[in-house]
Amino acid sequence: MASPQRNTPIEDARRLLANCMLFRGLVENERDAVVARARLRHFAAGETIFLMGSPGDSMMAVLGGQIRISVPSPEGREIVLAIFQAGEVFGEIALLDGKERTADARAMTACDLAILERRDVFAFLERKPDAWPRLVEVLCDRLRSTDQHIAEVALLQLPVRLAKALLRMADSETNAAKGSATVQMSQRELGNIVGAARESVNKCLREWQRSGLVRIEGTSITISDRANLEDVAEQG
Amino acid sequence: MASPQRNTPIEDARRLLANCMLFRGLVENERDAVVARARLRHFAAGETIFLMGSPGDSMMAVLGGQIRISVPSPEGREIVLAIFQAGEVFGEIALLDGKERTADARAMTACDLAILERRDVFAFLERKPDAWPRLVEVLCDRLRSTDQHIAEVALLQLPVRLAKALLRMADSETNAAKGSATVQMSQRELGNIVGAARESVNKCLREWQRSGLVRIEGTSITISDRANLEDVAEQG
DNA sequence: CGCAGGGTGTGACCTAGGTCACAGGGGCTT
DNA sequence: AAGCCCCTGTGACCTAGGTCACACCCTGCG
Repeated sequence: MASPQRNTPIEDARRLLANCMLFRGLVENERDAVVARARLRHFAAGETIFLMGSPGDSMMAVLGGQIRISVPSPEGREIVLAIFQAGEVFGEIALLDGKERTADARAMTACDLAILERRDVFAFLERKPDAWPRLVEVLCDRLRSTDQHIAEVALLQLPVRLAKALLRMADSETNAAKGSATVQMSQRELGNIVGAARESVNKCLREWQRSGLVRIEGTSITISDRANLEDVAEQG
Repeated sequence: MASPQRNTPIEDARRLLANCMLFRGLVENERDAVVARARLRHFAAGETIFLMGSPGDSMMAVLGGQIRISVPSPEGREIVLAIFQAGEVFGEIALLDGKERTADARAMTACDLAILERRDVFAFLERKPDAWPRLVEVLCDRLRSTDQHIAEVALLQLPVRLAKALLRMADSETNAAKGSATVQMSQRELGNIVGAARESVNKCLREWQRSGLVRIEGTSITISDRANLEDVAEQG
């Protein structure tokens, strides 16, 4: 399904990159220079964007949709490390240090990406060294959240992790804008996010529904008692 | 006055920072400029260097000894995120993004640090923008290892995690140099590293000793059958 | 000296959560 | 229509690993 009021994709990209954290603060024609070198690409839901182990000489800025970053285990399980959406960038690590991709990236929903090649990024940085701090800031944010992630999965138990995950997603999803506290996601996927089996997620959610914390409708979960859910998230 | 004498702490620091990843590749007087602004400080074993939540406007380069980065849980458990030794830097995230420290840092052994203040680091970067890539490289390394860490703790089970941890430490410890495959560390601490109870670590290690993979002497563990331990680490 | 505080070593027990098996409900595609 | 595939929902069962309780061994200290 094509978006209703689509101008040229370039226009869209320009507008969206203006809000992309990495490029916010650049004056317009600097951003345009970036856009000019970017390749715009659409991915269908489920399509894989790159795989762990492949050489990574590009990075992506998300114009729309959701990208799922995950790493698989030998036994066929997998854990999702992050979910990115409009305005965020990903895949910058391999681009920056020239090594292989450390995780898989797949489109959770249909999505549009601006793809930047290494040479263009470096050329840009050379021309505009004031961009370095911005880049470093993005990396630091990343580091903070992954460190926190380790602590969570190692120290907290399932209900706490799940509550935190739900709240996080409700807040940051395209969602937050329209104030709907609804997360649209399969329970299996939630399991991959919090590192648990689908069945365990189900049991936890049902219990919460019974006590009125959430409402489950098909494949979407809405938080109906945020305060109490936050309590669960706080100390278990 | 090219005195080969290198006993003053300053001399030591200069020599050690020359090998510090972040500063390798700088010409000598640039390094000296950094050293000049650094504060050298000794910490006794067990001393705390900084705590989670405190403002972090300095970063540290390790001249000698081992630093333990950990985050505590409300229930009194804790998990160690990383251990740094000579030639590595840490604490750079809070310095770079101006936010609070995300973890505790404590001296595992007696150790010597060079402490760099934010203003000096930024001044340096302004003077020498070619240093940015180096810095970014360090951050990328960090990111790679934390991502991997998440995957490990979420997907692998104890014996595998423990084997990996032992091998990693045996390799990278001051150790690697002298080829001794011995890790000097309490079992409780190993537990904190792999995210497990002390007793579980003990039982696992004893079993390995029975089958000849390791030898346990008091508080030190030596790997006696590396090949097989690597097998355990590979697929469990 | 005795004793506190750290370490290892081990069993008995408990439980969170994984695994399995199954039932039922939409959609799709053919 | 008939399959499929993916989703939710639940119970029965199993097990890795946590918790507890204890024994014992050092080393440092008042």
